[in-house]
Amino acid sequence: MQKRATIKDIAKALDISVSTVSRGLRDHPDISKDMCQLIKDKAKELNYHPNHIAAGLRKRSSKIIALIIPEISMFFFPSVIKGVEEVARENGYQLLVLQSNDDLEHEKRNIQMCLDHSVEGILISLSNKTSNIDHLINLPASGIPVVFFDKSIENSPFDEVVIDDEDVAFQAVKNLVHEGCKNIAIILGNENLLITKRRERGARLALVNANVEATFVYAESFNKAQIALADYLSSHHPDGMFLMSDELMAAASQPLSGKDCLVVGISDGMIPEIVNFPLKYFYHSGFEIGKLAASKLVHRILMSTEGGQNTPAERIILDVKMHSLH
Amino acid sequence: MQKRATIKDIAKALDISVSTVSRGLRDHPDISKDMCQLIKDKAKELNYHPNHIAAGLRKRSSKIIALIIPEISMFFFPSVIKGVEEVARENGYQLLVLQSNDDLEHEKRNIQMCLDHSVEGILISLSNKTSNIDHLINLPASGIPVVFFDKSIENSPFDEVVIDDEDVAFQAVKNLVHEGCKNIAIILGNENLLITKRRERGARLALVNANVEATFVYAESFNKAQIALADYLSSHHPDGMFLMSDELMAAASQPLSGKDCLVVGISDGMIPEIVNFPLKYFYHSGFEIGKLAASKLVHRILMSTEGGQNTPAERIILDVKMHSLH
DNA sequence: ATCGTTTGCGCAATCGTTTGCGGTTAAAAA
DNA sequence: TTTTTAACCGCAAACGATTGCGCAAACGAT
Repeated sequence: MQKRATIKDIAKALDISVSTVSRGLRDHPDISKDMCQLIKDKAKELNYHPNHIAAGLRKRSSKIIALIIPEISMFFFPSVIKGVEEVARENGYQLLVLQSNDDLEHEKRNIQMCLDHSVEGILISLSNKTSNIDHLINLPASGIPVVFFDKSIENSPFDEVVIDDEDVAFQAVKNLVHEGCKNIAIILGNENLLITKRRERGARLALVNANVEATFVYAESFNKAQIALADYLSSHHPDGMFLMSDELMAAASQPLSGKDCLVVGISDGMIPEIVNFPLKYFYHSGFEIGKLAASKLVHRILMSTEGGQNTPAERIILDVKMHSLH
Repeated sequence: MQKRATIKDIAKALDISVSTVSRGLRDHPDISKDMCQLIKDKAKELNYHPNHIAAGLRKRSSKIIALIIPEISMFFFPSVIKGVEEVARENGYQLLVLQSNDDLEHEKRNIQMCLDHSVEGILISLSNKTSNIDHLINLPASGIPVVFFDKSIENSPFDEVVIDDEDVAFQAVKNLVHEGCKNIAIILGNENLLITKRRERGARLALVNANVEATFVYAESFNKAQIALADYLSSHHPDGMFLMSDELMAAASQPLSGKDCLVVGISDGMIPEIVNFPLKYFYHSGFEIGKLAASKLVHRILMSTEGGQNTPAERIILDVKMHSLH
């Protein structure tokens, strides 16, 4: 594997200038069809592949987009990554994956890394510590579009790809009361998260509407949820339970085993197939969210480089349908 | 957010040359301590951050390493990514994540992408289609170290981070027969995979040693495994089962529900907490594997740039301990 | 034949850093 | 005082590609 052929090599081989080669490769109108073909043939012959680093330096771009997530767990995010990777690749982008570990400083450092590597766009699910987005707000102005997904903030100035958290939770809990549950447990994640607040709001609304009481349990991680649920279930006997995420659903699997309790959750679809109890769930597809978010980002990137209009931030709401299992 | 400060800006501000700045920033011996400090202070003041792209062009490096995996699922790989990301970041590297989708052509294209982006090293878990590694073999010669993890090949010419598949499977099945199981089911993944062959070999050895018969079931995905297991269990009543991976374990959760069957598996640790039956498992930590593999890769990168010796490929075997649950 | 356009291509600067080499100054040795 | 030798620093050429500008040949029209 000798040194990689450069644009210069093919220029030399054809005895033309590098600028002609550069233009020829991308079908610049200044270059004749014949010349273009000649160049491309020779490029193939020499097994030429453009050096994105060099091009990136000149064009201040990199063909790389970044995905920043709180933490890589087995829940939800793998699907997102998969979706993002897919559309990134289809569009010639590569994917840089960064974790914020739910820490603001970490998130800021990640943004800096993105700048250092001249990523062309950023996909981010905010850490549960970020209430203020000063570290992000100027990014679009310097040519780096940002799109939020899943974990966003109120009145996001950026595009966001989410589900209608409040409505989904509302529907879920409404479903529980319609089934006749009188003693409902609402299991929620980290309280700082907007999605938690929204889902809680939806749940409460359904409860108020039906005039039933409920117990609320908060747990911000799988382990804490496992403990909290085991504890809760040892002294309570709910006949209905709402689980706002896959992580909580997984944590409930064993504690809920053998209990006679209706369960409704929000899930990416896999955990319900593994878990220990029958349930209904609203299908919150990480894969689709990843694809939508990445598509939107790629679109923004194109817009900004093609000099298109700067359309206002868009809120993309994924439709969530109910599934039941067992 | 005005334009980012460059080395040139700080040179101008201090009225010195860019080369001095460049050297000062990295404590080159040619530059006096005082000057270095001056430069660094000004750098901080101007909020200077090096442009990796430019440096990469010059040094033909990128501070990026690639992780190529067959597919991003919720099983095993998230832990690996997490481990890799962690040590990558600690060492100033960023992580490019690529999927081969268990397709050789795809894998080749990924390698090409890596070249295009001048990644400094590649971490790869081979697709189940790659028996031949011609597309990888020349990479180290062109300065890009490669380390295999999990899915490798016989007599790997590269470093590899694995577990002792045969022994672990042997221990697992031995455990089953020691518990008195007479009717054992061995559930395995894709047959092309070396890890499958090795684990199968270990299992068979334990069976032969104990002189017990067993049924072997192969399934290469979660869904196929679910079906195969449901099917198998509808007509058979094993008293012991070996599951070679988390994916299979998860797939067994519901089919195995209520059955009285001893289970031993190999797992990253999470699925056993969710699953529907008591079991023992050998803890195959994706996180540790990711960290070890990344450390080894970073070390190789350092070696090759610092001009160190090219030590022979190493086989790093992660120690696996048994855990039991429920 | 003359002038104005295209068409097709090359020159050279540029992106931000790194680095080999050469030059200057001041301290140390003679 | 002269010479050696460090210690410091700047010049300019890379790295590989992109791109504004200029320029020659070819063409059409007058």
